[in-house]
Amino acid sequence: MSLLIWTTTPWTLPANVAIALHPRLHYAGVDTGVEVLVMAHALVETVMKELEIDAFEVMDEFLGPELEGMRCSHPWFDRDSVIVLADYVTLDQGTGCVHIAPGHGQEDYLTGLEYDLPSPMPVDDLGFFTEEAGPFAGMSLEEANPRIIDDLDERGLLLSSSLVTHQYPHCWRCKKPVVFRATPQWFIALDGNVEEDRTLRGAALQAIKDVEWIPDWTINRIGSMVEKRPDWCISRQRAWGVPLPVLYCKKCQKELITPDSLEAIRVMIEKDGADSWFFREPEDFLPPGTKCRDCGSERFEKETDILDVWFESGVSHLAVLTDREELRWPADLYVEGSDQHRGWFQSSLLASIGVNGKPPYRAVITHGFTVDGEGRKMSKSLGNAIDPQEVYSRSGADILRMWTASTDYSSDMPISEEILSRVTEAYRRIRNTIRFMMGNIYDFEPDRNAVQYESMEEIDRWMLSRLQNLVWRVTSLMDRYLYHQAIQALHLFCTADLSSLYLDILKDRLYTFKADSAGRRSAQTAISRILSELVVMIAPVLPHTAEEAWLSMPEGHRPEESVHLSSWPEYDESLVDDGLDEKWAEMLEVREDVYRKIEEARQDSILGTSLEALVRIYATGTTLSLLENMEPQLPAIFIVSQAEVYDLAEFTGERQDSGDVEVVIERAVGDKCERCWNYSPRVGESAENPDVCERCVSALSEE
RNA sequence: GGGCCUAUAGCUCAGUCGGCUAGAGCGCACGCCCGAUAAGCGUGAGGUCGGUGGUUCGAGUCCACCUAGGCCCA
Repeated sequence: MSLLIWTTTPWTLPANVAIALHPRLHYAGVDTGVEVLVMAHALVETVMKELEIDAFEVMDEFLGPELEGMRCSHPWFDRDSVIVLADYVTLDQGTGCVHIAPGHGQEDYLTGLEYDLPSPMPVDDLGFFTEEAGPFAGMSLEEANPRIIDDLDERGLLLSSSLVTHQYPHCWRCKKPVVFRATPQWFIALDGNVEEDRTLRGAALQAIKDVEWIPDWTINRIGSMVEKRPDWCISRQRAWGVPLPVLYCKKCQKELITPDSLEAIRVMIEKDGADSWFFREPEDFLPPGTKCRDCGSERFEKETDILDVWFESGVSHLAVLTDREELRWPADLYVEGSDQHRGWFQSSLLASIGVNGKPPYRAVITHGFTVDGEGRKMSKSLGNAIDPQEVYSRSGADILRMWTASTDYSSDMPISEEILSRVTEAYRRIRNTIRFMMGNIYDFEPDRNAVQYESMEEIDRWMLSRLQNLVWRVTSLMDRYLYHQAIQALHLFCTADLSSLYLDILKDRLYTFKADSAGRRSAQTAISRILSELVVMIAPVLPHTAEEAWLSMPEGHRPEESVHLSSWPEYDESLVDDGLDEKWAEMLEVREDVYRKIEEARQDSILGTSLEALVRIYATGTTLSLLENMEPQLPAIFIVSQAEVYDLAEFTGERQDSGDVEVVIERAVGDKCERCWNYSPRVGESAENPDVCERCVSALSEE
């Protein structure tokens, strides 16, 4: 009686030690007239057809377990092949009887462990059969494959052979089929005790809870990965790397790893580097008199495997942080991509728990992977990759940094030409705003020209209050590593608070007021402070732009040599004025109404620039009193030439706005002042300066 | 196939304990300006909150399933 097996890797047959059947499948004994073949009952028809045997008889039927433990004879060797049971046997292909070679596959190996089978592995490091392979010794696997088939055929042990195309693991690098071999390796046992009652795995799982994981869900990811990971295989068969500090007795092959031998190797490597392992002999570096614990021999040879590189990076915290004066262990923060929950985050943790019993980091940030504009991973074949080097040589490193900072890293980070151009726009806006402010303090020396806070214009004080709000917000966001929100806040401040509102309003004061007037100096005082705090706040993300601005600032604005030596802005509560914030929020609403009406007038060709406008505002209640109080400043705030406030009761036109404010736009009265471009009925009053308004007359006269 | 994660205007992001007529900036369209000019200002149009069910007086928000995508495994 023969058990019929099927394999796609004939070269593993010399290593066969068992045949696996399924514990719950039915098997049959099939009489072909020549012999009785055992196979899965459900596959009899298929197999017989494949073997081209028409006349056969199913003799017997039984369950897999009934044969467990029985022995078959190996095709070549004087060795049994034991019948075992395994869940992974399927009816998809083959015969339901699975050839088991523990030396050539993981499932087979595990089955071998379960049944305490030997693991012959007659293939050497170069892929040639060893003496253990009997008649095939010396052959390469490629060469042996057809010979094995022929050999079986000649001896009547082969029932069929054919070519099949199927999936098989290949080397990702050289694309050749992988040869699985069971070889001795070194492991770190995850479930071995590091202390009494504490396993490495248990201690690591406990330590994870003491670390701040950002984003917070990543604690589950690292936790489940540590929970399920197998023992850590730390040996690698490579020519180059950090040696495994293990010696073997030349006589009996017993390994030598003792505190003394390890210390001797440590001292040697500290003194002469890791290469010394390769060029020095054990007799040179082992303490004299070192003996094999088993046989007493004093002759040893070195392990040739090297350490897993994950072990090296996993101990970098110990090598670096504990060795340098200016650093401290554990690290404040580890930052890496989400793949490192299985890599560096984990190897560092395990090594640290093993050595110090504590995690190597206080906090860990995990970021997502860079993907294209559609959220797909970048690949050469898709042609959707963006080369960071190309980006910074084209646009500068600050643009790339700004993209990084403005993208939410907690999930995938999309990048595309469109996204980069949006980032570039935002960057330019920030840079330009800074440049504008710098250009307007060229004649301002803080020590000599600054205006006392109490004497500053209200809007200037309000902006300093807004600035404090920004400082608080950005600081808090950066403290929480929410860079993309910090960048948005900074950008929004430049755009909404500064450029379209404050700086636009300020132009009149800056350009047309007398250079040393209180109004202009008040504006410059505010700008100076805003500028220097803003530049410091962008410095972490835009170091080059910030430094460029810093170095270009006028004398007296640069307390430190470099922006990167400057202190982070302190939230200054004395500059915060909630009353002003509320008041100006309401003013801005009115301003929006005014601008909507100005736009209508513009569309009707009544005016072009807003300075050609006279604004009449009708309001009631608190809004009315607010506007009446502010009336003299309204032209500046709205950037118009004239503004008048009335009670809504006086409004005679058709009500258009549903709110409690009506706005009417007319052309400004008078002529355009050639100096400040405002319109005024008093242009021409001055004989000396006939082209300018009364305000400019006085500005000019005082100069 | 399994584990974890993501999905809100064209883009990047807000959106608290379920109360919203879903916001912002950019981009876009239209216009203005020419003392921020490879700038500046204004107005406006853009959304079935990936889909389908469910819970609820009420869902972008809670639950289930599905789809698409990402990381790690098998």
